[in-house]
Amino acid sequence: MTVTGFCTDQLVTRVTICTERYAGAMSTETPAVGRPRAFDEETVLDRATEAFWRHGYEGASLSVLTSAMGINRPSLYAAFGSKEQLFQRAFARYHDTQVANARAALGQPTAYASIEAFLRASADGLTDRDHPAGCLSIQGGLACSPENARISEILAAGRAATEAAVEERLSRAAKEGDLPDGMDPGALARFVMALSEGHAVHAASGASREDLHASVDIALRALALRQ
Amino acid sequence: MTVTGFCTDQLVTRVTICTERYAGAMSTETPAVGRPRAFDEETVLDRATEAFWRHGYEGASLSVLTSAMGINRPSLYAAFGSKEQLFQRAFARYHDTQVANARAALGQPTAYASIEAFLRASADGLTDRDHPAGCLSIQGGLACSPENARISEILAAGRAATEAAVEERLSRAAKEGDLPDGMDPGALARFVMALSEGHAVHAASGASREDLHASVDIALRALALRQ
DNA sequence: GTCATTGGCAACCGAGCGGTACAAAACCAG
DNA sequence: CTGGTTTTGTACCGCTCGGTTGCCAATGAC
Repeated sequence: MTVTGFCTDQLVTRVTICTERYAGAMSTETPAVGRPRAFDEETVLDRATEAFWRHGYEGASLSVLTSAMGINRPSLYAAFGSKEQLFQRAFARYHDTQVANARAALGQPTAYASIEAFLRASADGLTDRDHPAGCLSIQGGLACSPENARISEILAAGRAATEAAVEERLSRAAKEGDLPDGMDPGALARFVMALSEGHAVHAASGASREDLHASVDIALRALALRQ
Repeated sequence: MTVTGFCTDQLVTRVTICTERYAGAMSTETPAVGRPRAFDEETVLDRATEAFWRHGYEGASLSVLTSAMGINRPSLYAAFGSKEQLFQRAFARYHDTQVANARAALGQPTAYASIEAFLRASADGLTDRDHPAGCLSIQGGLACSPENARISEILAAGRAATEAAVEERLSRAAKEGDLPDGMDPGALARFVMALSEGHAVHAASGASREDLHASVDIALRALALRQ
């Protein structure tokens, strides 16, 4: 993955924790005996991710989840432990597949090109017809019932990790003289992430890919990063 | 209210419907006889609004709501009809009090001043310590369980109404030659709303007022609406 | 084949959900 | 005071929630 250079942040730690928990909870990789599983774990995890993405954490009931995944509850609990652990796996996978695209875009040679690529990749991902519209990091549960407050925190940590990656890229640009004078990398990263999150809200409400790219055009034209 | 000029949109219709329903469901304004109510309707509605704002529609259970409102369930149902109708009243009141501030800011003489005032009023409202951080229009329920899909639609309609108000202001500016050449009012309105919504997401995750205003600075510096 | 081990599935658990029935309490008209 | 009307509070309704139990089917080792 080309974005590992940025990954000194919270999310990766959390994902690691999640993976460890999972490895501890499940049986050994190749069970010598016993009946084989009738489902592929990554496949059903992808389907669970879509259900969370579409309905949010609280809106995705176990009935919705098992129906989407094509397995029943005991299989789900044997494979993933609990609804919350399933969500953590799903969110980690969402980052590895969807968010990674946008983060990888930060590898462009200039700050302007990086931000443009980031925003365009983000807009494309938010309106990809192969997935629910919008962004799991926001739809998953910006506000939750008190007992699920952890979910909101996990999602916020994921968004903060992405913003940190943008800021890191822009800090490098500042050192290289690739940013307009007086432009604060932190504030600019916040601006870029906020716009991307707003696009996610718009996409969830049905905005088209062209709509979002027109907004990106304005942000870029406006940004005047090109020197 | 100074924003009525913009209000030819969906939300006002919906609020009207809501008010009519409410008027039909409740007793006459001054019941001649009977035990008097022990609570003020607007007061408990404000508290319900905060509960929805903080926990979202699905996260705000009846227990949470009645506890926050200081009344019990039968009183809630007698006064408001159902949880969904209570939410509609709360959302309408949210628009009348919170969103109205940002919309009123569009009355500035120039497009630049209007957008700046809109974004700054929005940022201030999102970080007002007298209320939960963020925006009810997004926290209320961007994604819901299938049976509550109506809630997401109502919220999306509210956001669309605000965006339409911004677009209307910018269309006027375009006619008056107050926009840079080739700038599309619709795309610009979408950009402004997206940024504001992203700020709402950030505020919900704990961003400070100063953080948001720094992002607004970039958007404005970038926008180059000043001619 | 026999047997230990594992996964799949129907049925179930206590708890909390949104919503309601009913009777006691608080008011006004007469 | 009495009678009619409305609100209040308790206790409950059917239902779905997240999570679990126990039985049986499917497998590899021997």
